Amino acid sequence: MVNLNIQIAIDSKFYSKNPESSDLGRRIVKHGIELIHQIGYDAFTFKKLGAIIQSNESSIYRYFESKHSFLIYLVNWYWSWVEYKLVFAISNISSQEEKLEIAVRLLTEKVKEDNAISFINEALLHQIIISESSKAYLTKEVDRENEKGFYTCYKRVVQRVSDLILELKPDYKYPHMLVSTIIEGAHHQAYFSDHLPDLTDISKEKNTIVVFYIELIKSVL
Amino acid sequence: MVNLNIQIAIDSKFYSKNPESSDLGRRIVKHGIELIHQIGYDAFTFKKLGAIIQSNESSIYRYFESKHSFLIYLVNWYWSWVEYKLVFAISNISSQEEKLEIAVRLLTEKVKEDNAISFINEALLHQIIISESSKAYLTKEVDRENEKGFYTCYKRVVQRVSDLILELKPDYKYPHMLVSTIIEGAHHQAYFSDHLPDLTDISKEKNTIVVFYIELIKSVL
DNA sequence: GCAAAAATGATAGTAATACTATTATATTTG
DNA sequence: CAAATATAATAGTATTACTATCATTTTTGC
Repeated sequence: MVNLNIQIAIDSKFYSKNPESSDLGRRIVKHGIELIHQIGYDAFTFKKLGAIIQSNESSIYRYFESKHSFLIYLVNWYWSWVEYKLVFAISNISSQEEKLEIAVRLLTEKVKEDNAISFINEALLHQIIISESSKAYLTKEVDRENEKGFYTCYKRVVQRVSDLILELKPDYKYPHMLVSTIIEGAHHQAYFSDHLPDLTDISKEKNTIVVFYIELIKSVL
Repeated sequence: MVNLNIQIAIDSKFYSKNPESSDLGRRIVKHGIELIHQIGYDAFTFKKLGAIIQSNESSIYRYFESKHSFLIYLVNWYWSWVEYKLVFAISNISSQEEKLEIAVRLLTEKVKEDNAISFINEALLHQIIISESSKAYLTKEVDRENEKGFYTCYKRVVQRVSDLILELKPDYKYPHMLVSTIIEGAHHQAYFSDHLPDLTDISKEKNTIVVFYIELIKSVL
């Protein structure tokens, strides 16, 4: 993928103060990602992050009103980035089949570190999405947060790929279920292959997850 | 399903003192399920549970060494129960196709309360599995806990259904991935239909999730 | 170059959590 | 009925996820 170094625009509802607007903000996000990746979301605290970036807990709270909203920010950044990559990747493709295959590949393949310029390490962020993102919506506050638009970026990606399916098969009844099954499935399989391999059939060499889900969507449609 | 009221045998590594062995133990599990269902795993504490069952936090700790291990207990109880239902449901079926379809139905359909005698409300437990069970393995301790056999019951169910797939299609390469994709997918779709309906295509009337995943597995195989 | 404004840092405090430890009181059982 | 066992009560701990306040540094607009 070509590195265009495009800025991902994040809605202001996902932060108190825009972390992209200052050096401290960018350090919070950069090292926040690294720390969550390292110790996990559950053990992650703003205090620990403050110590690492030589700043203060209270300063971090000026950017994000809670640990939870920091996760929400990261998740939305990720899906905005995926949406951008998706739109770009299929823009010049004429075949609908090919568009869909590209989309599924993009949603299921491992993210390799590509963008050293950005303060966000997309490969690490992808790992976080795999193992932590469900904690963003598996809460008792889902409905309230959904109303506030906390999950729109994810939903928009699902919608776009569903539209690709419908262009190929206008009468298909379950495009959203198929897409969200593939996305969540790919995350699970990536996690399982690292930690619970009995739940997968991953062979080291090939890109099994991508192959599996492309085969799956082709069979279903 | 016929109510045989069979006891589900739970391995002793999942508790400090067997909760089935005393009235207090059974109350802990029964009201623990209700409380987690009500307020969610994150807000759930042994102190709150103690208040409800008119017992003490410290007494609950004698049965389960932590809140986390209580979840692990419930998850394993659930998968042992599913395994039992599965074995029973396919035991007298001769057709391999039918066996597999029964299995997928069992894994994807909503659990209706059927067993008023037991101290475990399976319908509530199923809801908990849908919204909380991933928190059992999405931790930094997965590998250690996997070694201790904390996820064996789940893995056994996946293995059994994978075996059904292989009997039907001995050269199929991804039986475990297909099964775990269906199981986790069905959980997600159930959760999404309640909270994030844009990620599904659920229509109120029919059992859309079951239909979708049976269609899916038939297409793939 | 300087005052005002804005950003950041330091410190303290809070209620709750997820426990552990100890002691007291019931309850069971041999 | 005494001893053993189970349960309850109480207290205590380090940590968490914050909030509030005030001090200090940095930026900015003239």
